[in-house]
Amino acid sequence: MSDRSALLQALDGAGRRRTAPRRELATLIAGFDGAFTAADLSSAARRRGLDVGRATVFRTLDLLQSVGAVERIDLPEGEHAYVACTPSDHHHHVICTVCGLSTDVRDPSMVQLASTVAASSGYRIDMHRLELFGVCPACQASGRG
Amino acid sequence: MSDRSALLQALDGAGRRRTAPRRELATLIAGFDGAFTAADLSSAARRRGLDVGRATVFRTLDLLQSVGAVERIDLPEGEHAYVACTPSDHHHHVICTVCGLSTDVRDPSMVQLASTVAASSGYRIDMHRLELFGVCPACQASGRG
DNA sequence: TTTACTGCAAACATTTTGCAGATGT
DNA sequence: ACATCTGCAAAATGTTTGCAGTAAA
Repeated sequence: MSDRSALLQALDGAGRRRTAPRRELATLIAGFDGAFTAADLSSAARRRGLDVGRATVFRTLDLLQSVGAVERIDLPEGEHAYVACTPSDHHHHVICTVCGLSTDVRDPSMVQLASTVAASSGYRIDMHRLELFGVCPACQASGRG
Repeated sequence: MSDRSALLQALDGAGRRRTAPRRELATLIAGFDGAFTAADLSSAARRRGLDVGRATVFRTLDLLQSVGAVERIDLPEGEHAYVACTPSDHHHHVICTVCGLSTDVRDPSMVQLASTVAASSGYRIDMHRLELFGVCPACQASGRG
């Protein structure tokens, strides 16, 4: 459960408008406990009777991603998904493959790993993507995992 | 430049046939120095005058992935790509965003990071994906990066 | 009142599938 | 011979775009 107002403030910060569709989508995104796809978001809107076009869903996700309010991740099967997260602060996600719950991970050893790789490979490392997948405590406890 | 025969042997190992299209695709894949998309492979085949249908390209990539001879990665812009790699041995890739060159990385600290995350989050970690992106030495030297 | 934003529908890109025929073993 | 594999074309997905109208600032 992320923070709806953080999403809206991210819009303000980028000088973009707080439109009705964006407010509605922010509410829905804040309601997800973790990873969701564009289709998830779109159908959540439809289920609530909101009139938000598919294109707007994609445009809004792009926008939120560009301001760092959501991050795009790639699920193990190759699906694109998103997670709401706090901008700027570098971290990664552990995602439950049963329920989609996403938890932030901050681990300084990743930074070190990247520089080790840079040194040994000669590459200049510009970015990395680390995603961990597994089963969250609740799903383990309920025998779903 | 990976090993064409390794790809074919991976097929043998899985009891799958060495068909003409698969041999041709193996040659092409071995010719790539790094990451390539399904479309790259398909057009490389067409350019060589080979008659390999798109569906066969996807089916072959799926197959090679299922036997561990290629790995699917997700480029920063969300495109799906593949890299040939040696099966079973756990490693990651550093990918040049200029030329696509991919280099293997083996770093034991990643294993440790995963167990640290498991311990602190309570998740059971089943898999992780780590991809590093940057500019390879050659592209840096040539001023392309 | 100006410009960003919207929904729609069509376009586009990517991947999958059904099928009849070809091919490896 | 037999099952696997192939190309094709169509379909299913996923995402983007052009446009005329709408709404935020």
